[in-house]
Parts: sequence; structure tokens; C-alpha cells
Amino acid sequence: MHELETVAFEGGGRVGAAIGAITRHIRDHDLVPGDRLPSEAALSRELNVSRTVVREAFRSLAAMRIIEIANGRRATVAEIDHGAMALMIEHGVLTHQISVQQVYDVRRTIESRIAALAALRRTEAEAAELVAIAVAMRAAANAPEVLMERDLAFHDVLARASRNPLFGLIVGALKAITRQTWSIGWRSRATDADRERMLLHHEELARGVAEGDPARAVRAMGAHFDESIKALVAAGMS
Amino acid sequence: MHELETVAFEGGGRVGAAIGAITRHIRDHDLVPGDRLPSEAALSRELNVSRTVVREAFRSLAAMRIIEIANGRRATVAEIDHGAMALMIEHGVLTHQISVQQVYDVRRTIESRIAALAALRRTEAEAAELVAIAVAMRAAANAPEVLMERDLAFHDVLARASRNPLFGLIVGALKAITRQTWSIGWRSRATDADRERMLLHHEELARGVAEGDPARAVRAMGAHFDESIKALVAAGMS
DNA sequence: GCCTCTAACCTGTCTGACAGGTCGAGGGGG
DNA sequence: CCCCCTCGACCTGTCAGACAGGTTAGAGGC
Repeated sequence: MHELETVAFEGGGRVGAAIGAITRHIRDHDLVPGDRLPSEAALSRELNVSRTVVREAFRSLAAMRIIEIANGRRATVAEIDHGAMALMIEHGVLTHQISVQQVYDVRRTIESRIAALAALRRTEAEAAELVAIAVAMRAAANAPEVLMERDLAFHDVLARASRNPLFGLIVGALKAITRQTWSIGWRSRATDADRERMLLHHEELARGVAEGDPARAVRAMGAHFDESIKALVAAGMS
Repeated sequence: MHELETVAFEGGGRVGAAIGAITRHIRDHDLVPGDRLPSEAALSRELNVSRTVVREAFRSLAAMRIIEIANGRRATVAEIDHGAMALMIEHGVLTHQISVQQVYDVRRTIESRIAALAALRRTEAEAAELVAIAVAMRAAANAPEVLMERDLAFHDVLARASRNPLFGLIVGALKAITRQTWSIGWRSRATDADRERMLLHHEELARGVAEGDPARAVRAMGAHFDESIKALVAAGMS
């Protein structure tokens, strides 16, 4: 990897400058997740600002999960995490800037690629896990809450098997929306045949990934999302 | 749209609780971008916490671009914006949690879908804009800095033409990485033929979108990214 | 009715203080 | 000699009060 430069985000105030200084510190010292940052007092001395300013800068970075803060402990560099991104996207949906259907279109796009990559890169353990979850989903066919959690777990494993954490990050961020709309889609799957098809798609997907057949996996994922989106639209989800 | 519930993110402290209260306020009052929030003093009275706590909560939300804060003005609900997401992803790359290649794989996936959607949904004005930018790119073939900006503008227009702001959001977030690696890819396009192909791909893409031919647009986008990624790998980009 | 200007309001930053959590250096016990 | 426990230094979380500087709504003049 070559040199990268942090984007200038320092919007005017001293807090922005402090944020810049801290991210620069991370970059210049080539810190990795878990590494500790200077204390608030040390930074406030170094930057010639009050502790208030440093604290607000820390809070900002913690909100983006760039660093982690906790009482008594020094702030540390954080691992990427979808929590903040989920909040941002959720806010977009809540304020009518993004529709649920648009979220599903993005998810469909991403998950299709994930399916292909997973078919090519999954470990044996992941293949077995996917098949097991698909079986477990059928067993929970009459318990929507449980079924949803297994559905989400299925897609988590899939994302992990794609060997690209950015896919996992995005899917994880969209999961919050999924969780809130899942039951609507399920209820609108009126007939047993509809529900059976959903289970079959997951089984087919698991098999495609297990057998290392990307085309098959992508086809199953596409079919799954086509039905999901159709179900949401049928339920009147804008 | 049906009822959605904000994810519980209130990690322990009062600041987390304040964040929850503010997001709940936005949701309960169905606020949209531009609407004003209560003042810090009002919130601190209402929540029985000090202004410090409210301020840190505001900073956190501002970092995620959920609200906007400025001196003298009341905080307002913000429009979705890729700035925060860009910072998060950049941090992931800087701390070696995500590779540049992985970023490009995600971009390729997203942009291919964008190309298809843009071909179906673009306005006439956008079609003309894309063709114009493609022409302008050729004119800047010997000025890498200018060429890059036009390249980025091209993809921005494309994202807008997809009529799905979430695609624009993600592409915008990845743009920071793109900006920092673009010149590496360009330099590694050793021959004039390589560089010519890149221009041709953009022209072909613009034409595919203009003529409403999704398959053609997707094909051109795929070819473009295949070359871009090849160029980055050739340059030793991890 | 429109414009101007001011006073009230609001945010940005600083200071000092204290409660409570964390962690490592030493000392005591096995 | 090693392990465990304790304690003190260090650090973060929250509060209160203060003041500078920006913003805005409304009073008052034209």
C-alpha cells in the first residue's frame, strides 16, 4: 500500500482541527485497532486547546467508530463496525430521504456479488454452517422471530465467506432496516407456497455456495430478493 | 412507509441516552432535513443533564451527519451525506483492515448496477451531460489532475441518474479512496493504448446510458473496472 | 408596508472541580 | 521464586459557571 492522505474535514472550529490532528496521529504512527491514543490531557496540552475540545473531538471519532472510548481507559483505535453506518442509513430512511425499496435494491446488488464470491472463497466450515442454518430455518418456519434471526445469521455468514470486510460492513449497516421490515414482508407472504419458496431459495443458495457454483448461488440470491421485494411492495411499503 | 424503531445504541453513559433521546425526538416529530432541534439548554433541562452531555451528544450526531451544528444557529436535521462514511472507510483502509483492491471490488459491484439503472432512468439532460463529460475527458487526456476530476464527475452524474441516493452515498464514500489511488492507476497505464482504452470505455458507457441500453452500459463499466483494477495490481497496490 | 438595528438567544471554548473506573508497581503470602 | 492482592497514580465522565462571538426575530423608524 502506498501513502494515503486523510480528507480534510476540519470544518472551521478547533474541534475539527483536533479531529484532524488525531486522525493524522493515527496515520503517522501507523496505528492499528487496539493501539492506544494519547490521553485527553496530553492532547489538550499538545494542541493548545481545552480538554473540552479534545473530548468533543474524541466523541466525534467514537461516533464514527474510528476510535473507542471508555471510562478510565485510554481511547483506542477501533475496528471497523457497521453500527455508525447503520445509524446514518436508518436516519436517511426515517427522514424520507431513502425509501425501503431503495435499500433493498442496494442489498440485492451487494448480496448477489457476495453470493458469487462466497461460492468461490468459502471455507468448508462456512459451507457446512450455511447448509445447517438453511435446515434450521425450515425448522423455525412457524416462528417468525426465530426465522428472521436465522435469516440474518445466514447472510452474515455469507458476507464473511466473501472475504471482503467492506461487503460485510455494508450488509451489516443495512441489517437494521432489514430487521425492521422483515416481519412486514413475511406477513405479506400470504400462502404456504410463498413461504416455502423462501426456504427453498435459501437451501438452493447454500447448496450453490457449498458446491462452489457462483452462477447458481447468484441465481438463487436474485430469486430470493425478487420475492422479498415483491412481498414488501405487496404490503404497501413505499 | 410503516413504523420504524431506532436502534438502541445508548452504550451506557448519559451521552448515549441523550443521543437516543434526540434521535427519538427526530423520529417522533417526523422531522425532515432542515428542521430545527431544541437548543442545548432546553435539552439539558429536559433530560436533566448538563449542557456538556448534550453537546457531546450533538457532536456525535453531527459526526455521523445526522444533524448539522453551527455557531449561533440551532442544530438542524441534516441531509444524508457521504462525508462521514468516507472517513470510516478511509480509516479502515489506513489501518489495514480493508485493502484498496477490496474497495475497488465493491465499487465495481455498485457501479455496474448504477450503470444499468442509469441506462433505464436517466433524464435527457443527464444523458447529454455524460456524453459531454466523456468528450471533455478526452480533451484532458494529458492533464491527469483534470482528467481525474472529470472521471469522478462522470461517476457522480451516473450515480445521480440511477435515482437511488443510497448508491450515490456509497459511491461518494468510496470516492475518497479513489481520489487517493487514481494517479497510481493512471501512471501504471503505461502505453497510450491503455489510456485510450480507458477513454473509450467511458465513451461507450455514456453512449450505452444515453441510448437506454443497460447491458451495453454494464459491459462498458465492467471493462473499465477490470482495467482499473489490473492497473492498480500492476502498480503493486495491495 | 418595508427596512434597519438592536437585544435576546444560542453556540464555542475555557477553567476548575470531583466522582468513579482502570491499571500497573510493589508488597505480602505461599 | 512465583503468584496474588492492594493501593495509589492516572484517566475519563459529568457538572457548574463564565464569557466571547455569531444569529435571529421583532421593535421601531421611515
